[in-house]
Amino acid sequence: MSITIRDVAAAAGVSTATVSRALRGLPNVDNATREKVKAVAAELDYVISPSASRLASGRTGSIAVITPYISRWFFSEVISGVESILQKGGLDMLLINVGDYQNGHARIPPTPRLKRRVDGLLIISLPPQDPDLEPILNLDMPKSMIGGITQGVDCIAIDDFLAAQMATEHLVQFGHTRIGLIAGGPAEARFVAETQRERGFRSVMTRYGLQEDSMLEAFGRFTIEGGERAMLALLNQAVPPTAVFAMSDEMAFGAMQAIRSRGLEPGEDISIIGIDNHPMSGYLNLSTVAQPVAQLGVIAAERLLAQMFALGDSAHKPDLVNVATTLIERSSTAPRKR
Amino acid sequence: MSITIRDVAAAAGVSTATVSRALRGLPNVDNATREKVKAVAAELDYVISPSASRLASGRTGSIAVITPYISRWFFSEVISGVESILQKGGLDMLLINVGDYQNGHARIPPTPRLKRRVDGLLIISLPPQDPDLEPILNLDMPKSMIGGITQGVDCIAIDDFLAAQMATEHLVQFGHTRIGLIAGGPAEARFVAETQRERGFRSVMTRYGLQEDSMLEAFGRFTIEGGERAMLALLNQAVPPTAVFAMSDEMAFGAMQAIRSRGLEPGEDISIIGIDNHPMSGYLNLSTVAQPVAQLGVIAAERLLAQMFALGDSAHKPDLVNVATTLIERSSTAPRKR
DNA sequence: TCAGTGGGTGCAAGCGTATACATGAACCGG
DNA sequence: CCGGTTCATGTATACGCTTGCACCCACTGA
Repeated sequence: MSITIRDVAAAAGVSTATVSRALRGLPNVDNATREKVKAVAAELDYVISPSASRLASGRTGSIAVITPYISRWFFSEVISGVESILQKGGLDMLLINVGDYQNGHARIPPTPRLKRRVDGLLIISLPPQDPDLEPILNLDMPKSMIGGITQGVDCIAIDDFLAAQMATEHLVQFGHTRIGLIAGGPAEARFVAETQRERGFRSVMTRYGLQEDSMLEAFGRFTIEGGERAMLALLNQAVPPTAVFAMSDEMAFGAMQAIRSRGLEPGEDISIIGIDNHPMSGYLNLSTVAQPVAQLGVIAAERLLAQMFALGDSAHKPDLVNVATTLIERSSTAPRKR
Repeated sequence: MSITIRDVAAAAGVSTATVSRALRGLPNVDNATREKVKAVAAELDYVISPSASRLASGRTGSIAVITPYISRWFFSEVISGVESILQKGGLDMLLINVGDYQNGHARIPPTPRLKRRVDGLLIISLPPQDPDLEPILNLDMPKSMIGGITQGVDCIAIDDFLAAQMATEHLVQFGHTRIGLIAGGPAEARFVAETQRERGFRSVMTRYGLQEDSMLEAFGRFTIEGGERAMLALLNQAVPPTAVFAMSDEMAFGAMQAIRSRGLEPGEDISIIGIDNHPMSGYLNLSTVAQPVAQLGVIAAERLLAQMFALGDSAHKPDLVNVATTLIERSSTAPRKR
């Protein structure tokens, strides 16, 4: 019914082998022949059968993007960056949402879906504790990770430790000493970024001899609503913080709302800073440490391609790539009121 | 190197045909045999080769999701809904970003990438004018669309006409007569939703005998920043509107910012209403017409599956499915000040 | 008892491409 | 003029699975 490489070969008066070589740009094909084949193929509206090609060659021409969320801002932004590169490279993108492993939902283990299906893996922020992570990492194919740290795997991320230091330092410079922390979740179930950001936060607190009060820490689950609840908890303390570092802008948004709901004004009464530079942050005047989110995806995808096309010779060495961040001061942070 | 169906067949003492049938749950396989095969397959850690299966059967087991954006809120939300259903149905999701066709970027035509690669198409909000739309629709396979209207194709959307009417009516009921409109873009390059929303807006204006002032219309490109610029343009009019209907919440966010930048207060001085019920809307007290965005994706995917599995008998008839919307009143809209 | 029935199973022919290998022509220097 | 290269091309097999068809073996009812 649909036309195959044989039809093209017949129409062009060559063998299927030549058609295959000509169309794929392989060497050792006469230029005239190649053009002829291309013309015939175009005229017949020939489209190669990926299944057949994959079966015969063993290459799938597609890579899996594994992510715990699709619609959350950070993730959709990363996916968008990844897609732009994969499209350029002519690779199919198989998007796999593994979901939040803590929800206890019966989760379909992604490994079987990857086995013979893709040539490479791009893993976005799977927590080290995620039960599916290890089987995925054991898969023998090129990989790159965003927001993770694994030996022998290309890892792309901002320096979360540093970013948290920048944010915290900013608050300290404004004279704040009682500083709250809005983290994502408890230590048992954290993204690598969370762990690093907490370390960064603590390191600055320690450096300046500021006491860390465990009552000044709350979990916001990286959602607006969670950030609001977390901030309310902090505000309910006997002595609330005068400044708060939220691990993400979205949690900071919720926190700002909580602050206002108590008749206080962010920046005026309580300083708050996040990480991300979310598109809304500018409009809400939230100070933040900006990270180039889509760029993370771009870089990760590029490094993945580099691995796939580094055929032995110019051996690609896996590495940890850190992307720079920038402190952006807005009016949500201000000097401590005396 | 990797184990094939033949290995399983040999180990189980049956033919490859039986293994194939047993593992895929086809009828006419003895129960004991089926269990035996499954056990052997599991033990050998056998994973079917999709390429071979696809080549032999002609089915790809994957569907393409075609979208102009990945990271914008509406789209990522829809994609997330789609993915959840496809994953349940055991189908691969091939995410294809066709990008904004107006940008003039050399855009890779998606059609060749679809031809033999997928069993179905899920098209998200491609404008009728999009040059790639027609070739895509001509592809002979099951399709469903979100936010489009095409005869003979399953189309899923809210009733945009009605939603706009609800929003506009809400403003009118508050006594506003000079009502501005923030649309996405000019008529030549609109999503179906835009056209319908404008019609809904106009129908209410006409019904109440309110004059439409073309100076009270501006384009916000469905971005926050665009909404801000659009609102500034409206505020620069000799007689600015006392109320504004923005076609999306994100544009409304920008508009609120613009209003504030002039020392005015949304709701107090100028009422504004959007469409979406974006997660931030509650926090920004934006009145809006809520639409279940992820649900659109879910329904579209379900209807697509229904088409694919309606094997002739219970013929699936393509239809336009309208999902209900809800007016949500918040403080960004209020009675007109006298 | 026997033709008919239907479920369980095996046989073998594809599915459409990639590629190792063979082939033949053209070209080289000695 | 000739053995050795190099390049363009063809031949033919493999890739791993699905599925139409044939087959066998209970069963069934007459």
